[in-house]
Amino acid sequence: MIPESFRRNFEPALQELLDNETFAISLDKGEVLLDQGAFITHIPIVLDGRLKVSQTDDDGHELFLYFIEPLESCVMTYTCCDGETKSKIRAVAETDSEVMMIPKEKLETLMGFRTWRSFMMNAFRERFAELIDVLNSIAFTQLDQRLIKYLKEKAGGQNSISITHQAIAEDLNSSREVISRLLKQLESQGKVSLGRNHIELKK
Amino acid sequence: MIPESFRRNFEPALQELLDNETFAISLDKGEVLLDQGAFITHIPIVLDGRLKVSQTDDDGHELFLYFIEPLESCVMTYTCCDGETKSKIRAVAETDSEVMMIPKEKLETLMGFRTWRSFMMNAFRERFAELIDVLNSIAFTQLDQRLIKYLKEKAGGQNSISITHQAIAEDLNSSREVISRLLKQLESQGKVSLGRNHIELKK
DNA sequence: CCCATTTTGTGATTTAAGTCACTTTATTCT
DNA sequence: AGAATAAAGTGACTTAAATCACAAAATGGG
Repeated sequence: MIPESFRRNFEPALQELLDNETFAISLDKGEVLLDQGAFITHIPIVLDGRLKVSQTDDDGHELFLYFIEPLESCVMTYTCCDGETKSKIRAVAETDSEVMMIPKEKLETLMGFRTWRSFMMNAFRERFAELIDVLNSIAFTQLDQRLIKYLKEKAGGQNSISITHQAIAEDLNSSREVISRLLKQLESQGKVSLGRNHIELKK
Repeated sequence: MIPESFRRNFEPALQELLDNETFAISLDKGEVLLDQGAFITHIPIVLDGRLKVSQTDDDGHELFLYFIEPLESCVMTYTCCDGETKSKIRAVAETDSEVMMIPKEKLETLMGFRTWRSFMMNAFRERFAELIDVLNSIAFTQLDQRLIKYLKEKAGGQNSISITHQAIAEDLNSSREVISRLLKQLESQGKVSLGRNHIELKK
């Protein structure tokens, strides 16, 4: 169940522990794994698919933060699994996904293993960097640049995206008209080509 | 040297380790503890004073992130002390400060202690929350609200701040004229009173 | 095929914030 | 005290983005 490439990072005793104490769940596209304000009971590690992590403010504006890709985990859960702290973020399946779940009670045991700590620290580092990138991009970057960055991330290697302008606007906390106009602009620059529900990245 | 209230959080063996393996340094106001792009050699824990953490983009715009107050530590350093990863942030002494320094080689040993891990996780949680707050406030909040938040944080309990409009503008990635105008506005609303190099918070 | 619903396009207007170009008011230094 | 410097005030203008108010395609189900 746990991919061999991932297991290999850990010593045998830890591998066995993970085999025995975790379980996998399937999420349909759109399913909410972790809602903002919810208490955390499990630490998820994405095996297949993709989770979208976002943040909603008091007025209901949603802001896209980052994706969790296979073999990555959600650092938010590490810090909030004391049973008292509510999640500040929301994680939704972007595509149908397989997720390995670690009960929060097991975390203390896992933390005893050097290789696990190293995995965790790595995860923290990457998320931290990612959050700071988002911050950077919101604070300093114009919307057209953010849009390009978003499209690239969303495509994730592919060069074709299925999404409406409305949905992009929500992720970037902007408005549909503005995104439509910027996309037209990008199209006239030859950077994308547009279709209904569909964006093709060029070059 | 290490405050008793802080030591008490840890078991005796860990206390002894901290006593023996760490040292304290004094920073003058304005001194840079950790520069963006630098490699990390020590984990700092603030004993006295205050550190200002900020982020600079490629074009040199600086953005204030948060303060590190006494008995808090800089989580960025935990994740970057592999000797390869450069710091994404900059930490400068806001006031004259005392900082306890833990050599990065000691981190693995410290991580063996449950109480240390718990201290660390707490630090991660708080910083994560803080970063998300900043993000929220930049993405969704108008500058006047951000300014109020900034002033309150900066005051930190006091109701008097010594700072120029220019410096505020830099921290908030805005411009001096705009901050001046907003401050006037806040003054006419009775929320602050202004003097040269000086802002008084009302109520 | 036709009608309802989604999705996208577009002009006009408004707004928060940034920029420019000065002036005025404090402070400090010799 | 008077000049030099730093800090703050202010009007005019520009700009990116949001909002409003529709029109025009594209799609899909009955």
